[in-house]
Amino acid sequence: MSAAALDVDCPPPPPAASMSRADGKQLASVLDSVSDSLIDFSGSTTNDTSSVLCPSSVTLELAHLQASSQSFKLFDSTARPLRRSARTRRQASQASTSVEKLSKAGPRKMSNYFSHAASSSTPSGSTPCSAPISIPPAQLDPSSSALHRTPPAVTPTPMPDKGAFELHLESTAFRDALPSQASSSSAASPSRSSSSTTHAADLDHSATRHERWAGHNLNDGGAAGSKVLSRSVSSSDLGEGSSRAAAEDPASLPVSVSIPRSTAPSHARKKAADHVPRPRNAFILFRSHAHRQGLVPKELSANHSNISVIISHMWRSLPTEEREMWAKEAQREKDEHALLYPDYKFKPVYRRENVVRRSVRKEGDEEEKNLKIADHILKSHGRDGVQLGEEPNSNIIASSASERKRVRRAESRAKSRNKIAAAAASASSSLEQAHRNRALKVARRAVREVSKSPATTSSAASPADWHCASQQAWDGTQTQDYVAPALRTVRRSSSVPALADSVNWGKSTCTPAPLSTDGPVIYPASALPQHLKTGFHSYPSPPHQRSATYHEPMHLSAPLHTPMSAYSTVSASGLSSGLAGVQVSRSPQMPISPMTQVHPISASQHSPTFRSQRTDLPRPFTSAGIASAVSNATSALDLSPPTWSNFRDMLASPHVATSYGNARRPSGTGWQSSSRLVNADIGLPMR
DNA sequence: CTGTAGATAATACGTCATGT
DNA sequence: ACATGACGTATTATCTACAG
Repeated sequence: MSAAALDVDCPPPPPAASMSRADGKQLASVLDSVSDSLIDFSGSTTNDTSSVLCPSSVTLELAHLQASSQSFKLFDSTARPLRRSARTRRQASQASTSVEKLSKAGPRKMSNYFSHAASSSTPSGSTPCSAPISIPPAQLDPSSSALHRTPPAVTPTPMPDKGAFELHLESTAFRDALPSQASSSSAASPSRSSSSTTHAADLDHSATRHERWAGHNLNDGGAAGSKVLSRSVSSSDLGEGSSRAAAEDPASLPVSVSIPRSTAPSHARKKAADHVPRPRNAFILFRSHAHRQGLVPKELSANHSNISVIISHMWRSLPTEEREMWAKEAQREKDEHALLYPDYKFKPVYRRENVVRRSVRKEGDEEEKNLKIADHILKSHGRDGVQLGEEPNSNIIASSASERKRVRRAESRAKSRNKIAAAAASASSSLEQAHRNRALKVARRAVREVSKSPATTSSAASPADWHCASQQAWDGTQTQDYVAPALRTVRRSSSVPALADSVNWGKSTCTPAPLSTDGPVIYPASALPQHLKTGFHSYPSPPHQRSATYHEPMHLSAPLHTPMSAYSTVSASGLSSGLAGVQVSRSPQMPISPMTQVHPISASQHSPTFRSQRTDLPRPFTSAGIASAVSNATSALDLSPPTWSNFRDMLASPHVATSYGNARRPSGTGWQSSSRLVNADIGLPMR
């Protein structure tokens, strides 16, 4: 057990304590399990180098893509390193000297949690053994982890007899309260360029959690103590016996083998000193890994934007198992994060205003080039290359974030349409038709009952009427009659039939309706996403509930003058007391200003109340205030008067959200629903 | 029994994790 | 700037408890 050469990856090395015998066992066990996991990870023996991207070994040559005298190594467990930078060697020697300094200086602050310094017995003068290969997502013996990871299902497999593993291990030895054993052993052999590991309890005992997680944010000024220490340890240096011995002493393995975090802040934005970074997700882990392995040669991709694109191509082409594997690692990191920071909560700084992103024009062939690079890298590793969609160049076309977003939305819309169509088709059975007829009958009766209220006008159409109207042509410019969905709430009372008792429509039973292209479509509510829940439907209520709700259409006798984002609600139960509402909504999905919402006004109260979920709006709200709010809201709406055709389009668009149409009488006396004139005193200006 | 308001579901969209 | 994924807030619609 000699060799574990110190390979300081990027940052200056942390001061490392020397290794105790137990530490040696730990490292051996770690390496053992790592090598096992590597094998397991690739799903084959170590001779098979054509497997997964993560741990397999392939030498990549991209000479024909672009002149490059260098081979690129990817997750190589067998090959020797191509180069070892002078800086790295210098840092390695610095590390060993820093160990001496540390032993004199006493305990130091914790280094990066994810970069445990592996215990190692490598003499500082030994030949660097460095072929850095990746550590797959840690699949350590659960007992080896301070955080008790899930054990990998690893069948005992012969260790690779050569090659080296680069471990990114964090030294836990140089912390405020080291266990006496580690300290003593450190003092006993200060010349060793290694560090010991400690138990989980020691981890918590000695350094703050934050320091462990975000070593790069430490302000201790001691660069060594806050930097990642990574090592390359030759697997051949590890005896089987030591591994087994370590395995028998699981509690002595608190090290974490993982993809190290950078020690330098990667973004210019200032972070608080105690900022805790988020756990990385699967893709970011993969990206970090690929970047560290030099997977995308710099010669081929000058900037990280391209690197991201290339790696994303590779990512999407990875088989599911491999992506799941990275997802597991991300989950593991997330779990550790949660353990370290139980009170942590992601707090994005929400800059809602003036979020303007610069649009950068791309070179025409850049995307294609990136795609080719990714494709070649994959093929160099025995893969099929970048998997393209059905459309040959769809990946290229949709490479930009906005494009992909757009494509995803289009796909989502298509999916939604299919779902609706399928639901509608499935709802066309005669049994459901009978249900629907019954529902309509009951609904009509309910409306009649409600209409008996003196405050209710009779102009409100029944659902059946509306359904009939929906069969008419949409662009009814000849008649100037329009049908718009509106809301009506019917409560179960002595005067109103209990809809839900007799009608099981709505959420549980589809209301069959043909998908019409030239008229309002009555969708089965159960098939509708939230933003398309319009038309009329009801919600079944359990018998003990007092109310049931359905959407009742309003028959409007005037063209729609108001923007589609304005809509009205009418509560049937409130009609007797004059409850009616005007709601002006400017949803964020619309290309208009922030939302202003005006909610029901109770005419039965002397002081009309205003309800809004916005706390910054005054309440109670007077009619004058409502008028002002509505005026302000609508004045900012610069939409041309909608026609039915574009209303239909808007309803079909997810960006319309749940906006309903409203009509405003040309007389300009105020907002008016077809069922009841309300708030005539508001006196909004005509548009 | 009615009207109100809090709770909650559904959806959209923004930030941040890495790296230079 | 750029990728993907996790997770936050914002918004709207719907559900439901409860005071009067």
